[in-house]
Parts: sequence; structure tokens; C-alpha cells
Amino acid sequence: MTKKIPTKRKILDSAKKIFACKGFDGTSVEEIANDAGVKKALIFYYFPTKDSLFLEAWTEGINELEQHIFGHKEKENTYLSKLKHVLISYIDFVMNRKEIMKLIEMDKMRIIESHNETDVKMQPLKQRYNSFIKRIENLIEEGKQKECIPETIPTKGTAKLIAQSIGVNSINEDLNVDTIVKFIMKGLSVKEE
Amino acid sequence: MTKKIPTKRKILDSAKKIFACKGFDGTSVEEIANDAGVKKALIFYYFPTKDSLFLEAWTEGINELEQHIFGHKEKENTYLSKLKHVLISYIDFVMNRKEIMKLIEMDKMRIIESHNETDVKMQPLKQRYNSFIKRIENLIEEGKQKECIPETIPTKGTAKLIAQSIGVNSINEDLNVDTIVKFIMKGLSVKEE
DNA sequence: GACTTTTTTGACCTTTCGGTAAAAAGAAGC
DNA sequence: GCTTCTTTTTACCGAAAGGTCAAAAAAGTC
Repeated sequence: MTKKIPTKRKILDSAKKIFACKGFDGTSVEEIANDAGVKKALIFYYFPTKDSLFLEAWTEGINELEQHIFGHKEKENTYLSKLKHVLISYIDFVMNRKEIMKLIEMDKMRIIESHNETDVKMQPLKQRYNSFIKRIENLIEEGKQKECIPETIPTKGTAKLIAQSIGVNSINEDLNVDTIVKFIMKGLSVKEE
Repeated sequence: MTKKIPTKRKILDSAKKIFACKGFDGTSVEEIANDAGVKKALIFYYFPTKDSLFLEAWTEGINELEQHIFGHKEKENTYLSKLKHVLISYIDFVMNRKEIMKLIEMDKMRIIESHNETDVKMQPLKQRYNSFIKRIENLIEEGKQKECIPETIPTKGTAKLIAQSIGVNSINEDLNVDTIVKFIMKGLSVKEE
């Protein structure tokens, strides 16, 4: 027989789903409770505040994204195939885990533009996001070291540009994976094998 | 002596500024009123609802963006210089009208992902945004007709990809204009002159 | 300057929100 | 089956939200 899903997990899953559609401010705790099949007060039994619920949901989302992109064993033997694999994994995630991607992006603007003094609650998320961007930077740096990417390509900015490009709004049925990968790789001026 | 700014204009400007930082749901009418130097009730004198205030502010924003990008006289003699001009204007707007760009993007995800039945208020904005994307599509189609852009480039998807790429998160001091323009033009596989 | 119109404010409304505390229900242990 | 612990619900709180209405103030007209 199937294992009963723990209540906390149900709450988190409902939180992801509704935060993905309506964003942090547009979502009430009551909506999450209704979707999870519990009463609102129970949410505060598991999560001290709405903020902390959002933080946990969002962090699980970006952890899943990062794991999906970078988590595979390093068995690619060339930089080029490694880069391609990362881009394809990224795009694949957007297509197949669209809800999580929406969760990440729905409040992304608010998170990234948040300031230390005015939006304290967003700082951990902002740092987490910057850490994700850093991994893309590292990949570009590796490409430069292996002379697959020209030195003239600015690492930080291009990492952000790539992360910005691959999202729910751009990855859709009007674009196939190959087109996007080529777009980005040409943009990176990657030297083809 | 300087002309007195009409109250409605002051309200709209405050609305843009605060919606740009906090988004629709994260902003209260009282905050806008405080910033504009009026009482909350006055806002409802000029705008029937918060929704309609947001609609007008946001629409002014995207109108300004579109005007800035496409509004110049068509004096470019080649498609390539026209395309470059459009891209540079787009990037220039993001850099120099950052607040308006933030206004457009802060709720963009919510607008684009909105459904007819669940987020009726966002439909006019969604349509307006799609109309903006259409103009980018037209530009790409023109490039194909003039054989500057390969037929294999999918028009709709690439238009969205470009609009997605050029934003507050990606346009920053880590990237200069030339790099972004090259990134996109290479991505488009534009045939250089 | 009296009257009319427009703009602005103060006070208030109802609803919804995030969150709390105590009681009730369920589960576990002996 | 009684006790203890954990989970869940009920009822409620204060604050804040969008919005309204009537009064007051300002501006305009003759």
C-alpha cells in the first residue's frame, strides 16, 4: 500500500504550486492550507511564518534546478559536450519542471532587486540565487581556460544573460531545444569542434 | 515659473515607482498616496480601482518602451543597421529608464502566465505585451525576407527569447552594449555585412 | 462676494490578512 | 485503558487592505 505523505510535505508542495502561480504577496496562507487539505493554523505549527514557508519552498526549488543542471556525474570528456549537456539539462528542466521554474521566476525580480534594508526577508534567497549564477560563471571561466570561449566574453554578465534567457517565458513550443542551445552557444562564440 | 504638475500625473508617477519596486500585490494604495503627497481617497477620485491604476501605469510603461525602440524615423538604409539600432535602443532603455523597465518586468511573469478565467484583470496587459512581442517578430520576419536571417530561425520563439534576454537582470555593468548586441546577433545567425 | 464646480480630506466601512492560544483529536507507549 | 505526546482544529486577535461617503477646502465663474 502507498505510504502516507507527511503533512509538512503536502504543505510544501501546495506552497510551491500556489506561490508559482500567484507569487509571494499574491498568495494567502489560507489558500495554501485549502490546497493542502489542512487548516491554516497547522501551517504555523510546521512553519513559524509565511516568510519561512516561502523561503523553504523557493530554496527547494532552486536546489532542484541546480541539482538537475550540475548534478550529473562528470563523464563528459570535452568541454563542449559538457557545456551542451548543461544547457540541455537547463532547458529540459524548464520544460519538464515548469511549475518549479515558475516558482523560481515568479518572485525572482523582487528577490534580485531587493535591498538589505528594505527587504530583509529576501536576502537569503538573493544570496542563494547569486550562488547559482556563480556556478554558471565557473562554467564560462572553465571554457575560457580551455580556450573554447574567447577571453573577451565577460563572465559575470554572460552568466546572468544565460540565466535570464532560459526561462518559462522563452522556453516554449515556439522554440526547440536545439535552437536555444545554438543561440546561446553562438552568443558565447564557442569554438565548434 | 515652473508649471504645477497635475495631481493625476503625480499619482501615476508614484504608482510606477512603487509598483516597480514591490509589484502589484506588494504595493498598497496608501503607499502610493503617501509618495504622491495626497490622501488615499483622492486616488479613487482619479482611478476607480487599484487595478485600473496599475493598468494605466503599466501600459504607459510599455508604450514608452515600444516608442523608444521602434519610434525613430526609418532612416536606416540596411536591415542590419536597423536591427542593430533596435537592439541598441532596447538596451539603452533598460539602462537609462531602469525604473520603467522594472515596472514592466516586476509583474511580467504574473501577466504572461495569467489565465482568462483566473486573472481577468491581467488580460489587457497580456495582450499588450503580446502585441509588443509581435513587433519583434515582424522585425525578424523582415530579416528573413531580406535573407539576412536564416529561415531556420523560428520567429515567435526567438522574439520571446530576445525580449526575455534584454532585461534589468541581464543588462548591467557586467555587460556592455556591444557584447549583448553581438550575443543576440550571433544567436540570430545574422549574416554580417 | 455669492454661487457653483472641482479637488481634497477625514472618518469610516467591510473584508482579508498573518498569526496565536487553547481545546480536541489522534497516536504512541506502558 | 490510562497517560503522555503529537497533530489538528476552532475560535479569535489586531492590523492592514481596498474602497466609500460626506464634509471641507480650493478654484473658477459671473
